[in-house]
Amino acid sequence: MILRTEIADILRDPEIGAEITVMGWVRAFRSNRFIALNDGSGAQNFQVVVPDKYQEDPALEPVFRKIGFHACIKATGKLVESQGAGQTVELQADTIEILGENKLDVYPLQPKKQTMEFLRENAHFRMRTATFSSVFRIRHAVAYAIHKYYNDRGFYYMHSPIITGSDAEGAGEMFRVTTLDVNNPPRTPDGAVNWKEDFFGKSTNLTVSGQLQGEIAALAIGKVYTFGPTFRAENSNTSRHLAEFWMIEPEVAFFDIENNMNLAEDFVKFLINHVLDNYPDDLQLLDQRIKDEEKSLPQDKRRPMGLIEMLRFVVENDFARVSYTEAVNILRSSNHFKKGKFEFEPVWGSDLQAEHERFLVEKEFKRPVIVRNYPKSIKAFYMRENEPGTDGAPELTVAAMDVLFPYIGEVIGGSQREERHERLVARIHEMGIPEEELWWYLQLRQFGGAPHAGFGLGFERMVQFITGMGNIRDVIPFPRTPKNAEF
RNA sequence: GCCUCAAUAGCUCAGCUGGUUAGAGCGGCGGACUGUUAAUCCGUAGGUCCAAGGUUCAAGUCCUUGUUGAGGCGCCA
Repeated sequence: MILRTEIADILRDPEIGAEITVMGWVRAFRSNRFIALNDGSGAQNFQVVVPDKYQEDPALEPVFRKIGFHACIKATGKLVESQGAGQTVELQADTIEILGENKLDVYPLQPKKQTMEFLRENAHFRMRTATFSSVFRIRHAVAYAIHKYYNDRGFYYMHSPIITGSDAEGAGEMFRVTTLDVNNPPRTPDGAVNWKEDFFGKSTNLTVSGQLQGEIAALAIGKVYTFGPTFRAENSNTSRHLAEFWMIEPEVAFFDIENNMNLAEDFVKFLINHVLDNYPDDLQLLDQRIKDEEKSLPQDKRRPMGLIEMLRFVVENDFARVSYTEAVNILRSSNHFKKGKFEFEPVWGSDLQAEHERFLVEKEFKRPVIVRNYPKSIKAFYMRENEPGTDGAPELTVAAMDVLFPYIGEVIGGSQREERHERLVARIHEMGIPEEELWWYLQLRQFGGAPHAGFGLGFERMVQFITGMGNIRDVIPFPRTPKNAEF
């Protein structure tokens, strides 16, 4: 059995004079004497002092030569107070053992700043860097906090299917799932691919959302949430989109749009607080990373607040809440618009452009913003129709809501669902969706339906916001994007 | 999908209006160094200039197409 002490435990409660064994990867080896060791248990490195005998004794010299960047070592010795300035304690090693040699002449990474693009191409090694170990520790923390939040409030974790037979979810292009031979699929007499011969006896896809199935559960056990992978075959080339991402979708019976907004705000703040309270070292490191990176930028291109300062600001202040109609009025009466600074004119009936959302969040309210009650014409079929004239809107609206964040834009999209059977049927027909695809969804409204609401939170976008990473591909271990499925 | 930009050593980049043998820093390798914090100092090796065509006496440099990457937009979470 392997016995070792984790670095985080040593640093949390150092027992001077104790005999300990540590194992980890060398982050730096300086002066042929000082190893900065990290075992992943925390953001801070631990200094191991290599005794002189490893250089002087010919029997030990081969070990000495293998101590290098990202080599894996085991060190045993006595924990002492450090004489150097950078750390309070260190290991005065007695024996050093190489667990995994690193062939530095061909190893791609270097102990220096490297570009995110390069590290992405080396995703099998990038987690060994300070930045990525912090990012992925925080990713874990957010995932844990999601389950804790809902469990503590009586929600049930619901597993929605990853393979779906419904293509009426309406959230985007889908990836097909098939076992048919793509070069020679079975055909019907008229020449079309015969999906009846496919594995499931019908055409199937990877899910784009667990919402519809979430509604089934909410209308039986009340408060549920899903948290799983989601797939969109959109050719989206941005720093905020992935083809495979994780989504959290709470769905709650006896909830209206107001309940929904309150839940969304409280939930998101809980996640941020959890990380602030439990991962200060990782946040500190990421905060510093951004400050260093921004040193070369002009003042007006830098973030107005540091990362930690911004996270605190978000949890300590109420989110701004406006109706879509108000939002359009605000945009149209802004000096920004009057001076012609918007590329797209804000008009009632068109979706808000990214520049409009940024204006509301960064200039007008300077905090997260929840926009509600969007035009019916631009939103999904399942959203509940509002009474005519709600918020003074010129046309019909639906009880939809988007939560907009600085830097990353839309982090949550949700709605109160249309629970009135006849309206839902009418809407489905209006949008040309085949009714038989949604037979079960419609039956929920005929047999003991209830008012209910829910939303989807983009997990990676949340992690992106909390870590301050500029590209969503750097907060998921193995990003799936157009033209890229390496690792 | 659209627009813009980029691709030169392991990495980050320089390489002028086309002109001899392709440049630096970092990293690697070899050496020095008894308290370093991106350690420092000396030495050294390292190149299919993304690919395929084309223009030209001559292409890393110009043109075309493709591939990949980045930023922005759209789609959304």
